[in-house]
Amino acid sequence: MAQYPFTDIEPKWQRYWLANETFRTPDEIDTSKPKFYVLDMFPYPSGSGLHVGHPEGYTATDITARYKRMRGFNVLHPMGWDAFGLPAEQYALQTGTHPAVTTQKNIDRFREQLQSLGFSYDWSREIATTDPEYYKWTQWIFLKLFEKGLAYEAEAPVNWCPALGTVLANEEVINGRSERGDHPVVRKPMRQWMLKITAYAEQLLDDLELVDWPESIKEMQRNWIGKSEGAEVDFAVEGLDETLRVYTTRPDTLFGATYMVVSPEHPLLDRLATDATRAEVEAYRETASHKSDMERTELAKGKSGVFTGSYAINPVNGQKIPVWTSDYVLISYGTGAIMAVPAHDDRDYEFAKTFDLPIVEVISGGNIEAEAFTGNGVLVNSANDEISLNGLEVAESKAKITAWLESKGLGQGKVNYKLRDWLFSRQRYWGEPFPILHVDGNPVPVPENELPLTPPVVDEYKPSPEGDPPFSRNAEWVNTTDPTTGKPARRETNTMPQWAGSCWYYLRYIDPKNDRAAIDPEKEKYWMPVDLYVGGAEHAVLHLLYARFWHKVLYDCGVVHTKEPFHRLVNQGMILGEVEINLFRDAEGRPVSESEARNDEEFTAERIPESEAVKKGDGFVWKQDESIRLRSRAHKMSKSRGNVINPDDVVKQYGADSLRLYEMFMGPLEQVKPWSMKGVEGVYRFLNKVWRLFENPLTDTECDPDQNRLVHATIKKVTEDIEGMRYNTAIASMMEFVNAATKWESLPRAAANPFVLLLSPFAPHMGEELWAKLGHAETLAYEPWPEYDESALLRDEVEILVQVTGKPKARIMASPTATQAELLTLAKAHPDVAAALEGKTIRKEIAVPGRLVNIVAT
RNA sequence: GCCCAGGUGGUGGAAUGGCAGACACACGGGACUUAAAAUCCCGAGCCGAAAGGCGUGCGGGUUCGACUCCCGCCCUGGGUACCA
Repeated sequence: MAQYPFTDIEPKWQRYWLANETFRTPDEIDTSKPKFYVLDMFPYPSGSGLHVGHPEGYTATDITARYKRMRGFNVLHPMGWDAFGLPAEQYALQTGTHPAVTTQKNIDRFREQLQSLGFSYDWSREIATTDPEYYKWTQWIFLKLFEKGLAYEAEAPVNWCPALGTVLANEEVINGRSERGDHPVVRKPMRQWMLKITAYAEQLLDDLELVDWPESIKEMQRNWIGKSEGAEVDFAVEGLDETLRVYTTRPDTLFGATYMVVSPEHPLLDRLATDATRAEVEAYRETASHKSDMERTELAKGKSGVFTGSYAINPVNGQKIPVWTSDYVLISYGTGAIMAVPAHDDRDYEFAKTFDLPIVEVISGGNIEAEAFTGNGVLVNSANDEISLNGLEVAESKAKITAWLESKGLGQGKVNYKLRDWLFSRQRYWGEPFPILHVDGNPVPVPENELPLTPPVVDEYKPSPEGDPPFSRNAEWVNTTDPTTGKPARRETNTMPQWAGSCWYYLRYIDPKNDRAAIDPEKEKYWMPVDLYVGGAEHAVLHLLYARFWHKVLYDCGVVHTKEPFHRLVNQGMILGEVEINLFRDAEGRPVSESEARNDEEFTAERIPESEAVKKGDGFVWKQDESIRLRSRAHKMSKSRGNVINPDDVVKQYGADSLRLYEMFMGPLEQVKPWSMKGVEGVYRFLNKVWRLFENPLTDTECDPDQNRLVHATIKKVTEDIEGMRYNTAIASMMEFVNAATKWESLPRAAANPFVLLLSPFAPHMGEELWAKLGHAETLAYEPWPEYDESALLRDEVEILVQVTGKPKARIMASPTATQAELLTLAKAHPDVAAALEGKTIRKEIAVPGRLVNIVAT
């Protein structure tokens, strides 16, 4: 392949940009100019290095950053490292290497890789969450949360593995057993730090109105917060002087409650159990403790449960109803107890069917013999001596019964959220230490002037023999004195979760070296909010919700001046591995069709070359036996599958500009797309073609009208596509330009100059090199972006399609401004159209200027 | 299970109410070459010899006109609170 010399020009311009600090955003700037803060979700610097998924979003933001600079904006475009986390800690467990050492090595590798891709980051602002100068302020923010009563200690269930003596992440637990060693795991309550994110539930919900985010992400956040309006109702328990409080969103169905369910963790369960049922209840609770919330609420798995032996009294009709315990009721939502209305709730219905409990219809309109009816309807069977809901609809009934319950002191209207407080501590080594001392059993903040509080030196990175977190291995660090009272104190040995550092990093980039404050208020005022934030859709809920929460706390503390941190958000889609074609074989090695092999582990998938597959119908079949259907699919890149693409290899073979261009040309940024090395070759050919185009003689003559139209059409398309982040079609239009310009005898500078500027955000190395070749001495990074001239785009005549009753019959040439009447006259004059209309009656005439004519005739 | 997204040629995709398949990959043919690579030109949704017919996951609907809007389904992917 004829090559343009990317191996020379790419490192050359990377050195130039670094040496000249081309992309440094100075502290003192001309604030009369508009600003643009364009941010990437910073990576976790893993040991395996950069993945081709990283440069997808990074290239998109880099194009936008470069474009905005050329548009005269002050641009802030930083990069850093979300560097606390499990892998470095696990490596430390195995090898004894301090996680800081591993982390630094990985960061250096990541930085080098990113720099080899030509991103225009301001590297003078680089930050790492593991840097004491950074986490000093993470700890400072935690103290603010603590001061405001938003951080508290509580017992919360965790995945405890007795055999490993440690707490496991959900992903380390498979079917109730540990991933490492296959030991049993139980849900066990443990003392934890919690953050009261629920105090901000309403604001987190309302302020979604203020941001320009994809509607689907906002929807996911709304659902996650899960606001519901209902009522709390107290049920008396027979033989106990306690009441059982339930939360329900359907107080209107109260007359249809035929039993109750408490979650296995409910505090009253022990007292609800009778001597006759106690053993069974305890066994059930034990079983439930091995399941995750997700396993418990899966509808498909069927319902389990045990009768407690106790009865409750339905407050509206005095009816005695049994109290059960079942794991489909979660302790973490509502009150951990429900009234069950099987006629009008799918889960209760399934449970009632399973255990043969009565089903009483209270809303007409469905067929409760067959299924629960959850829709709107008219109330029936819902009256007592004092109140009747009969004849009312659902909404009215809710209001009426809630008012009645309140007047009787039996319950009250209640707003509830699915959102739970944030479990904020981890029993790990490699995280921010909590700046907290325990004095006389109470948590006390470490004074601000003692920050940063650094992790202790430990002999090993695993929990202590007693099962306490790793920090407790250093007794000297743990046992200290409270500087204010002089009393003996124990340091907190939990660490913060990885989320902590990523909750405010976007602020620190604005003022990364400040040692007196987390951020200077003047700088914050100029740069915030982030104008464009790009990252993976997998962060749609958690990271974005947590960061918004911290931002709102900082807003209330007067640290920031905007209610929301990220104005516009875009989620890039995942990049999958190359498409693979699989042939399935059964246990005896006989090939079988894909449909037979589905969901069965006895079958093995074998990767076969594309040439052995033939398209047939909807899918592919095996060339050697066309009755065997194959599976053609792209999979998530993973080490175990062996389909990971290393960006270094791509850069080596095709250059950074090709990688950048391909990542953008693959398809829309937001979409999931499979990788294809052939596709990389395609854009590489395009860059070679550009290179050859500039080997043509350059002329100072003006463009002819056709050339001029193409130049301006390309400027228009590329500009609008960058604004709309449609980078794939911007590249396609540049390809069209080059395809046409290659056929020109010579290249006018009036076309060459703007084209290089258009290309430069996408392929910056080639852009700079060609710009220099065109005789410019300075970098093009701050050249004004080309403007297009609408008048150059005008044509005298355009082709108009003429349809008769929707069928294309002819094409006519007409002025783009021709009126509807003119178009119809022209169309009818066309012989093919006239022939098609022969003997028919015209029913309707449609003419769209510049586009088409449709004459409906029968 | 629940929430969200996506299904268009052999492949990635384009067109967001107006000629489905821009641009690119792969493929076939040709030119150049001793040959290959690279490059250039031509072809191509499917069925059909052609006329023509059929085609945007499936089934309905709205409209002069639907990949695009509405209703119902199927399949695939992401998230599901200690992976980040």
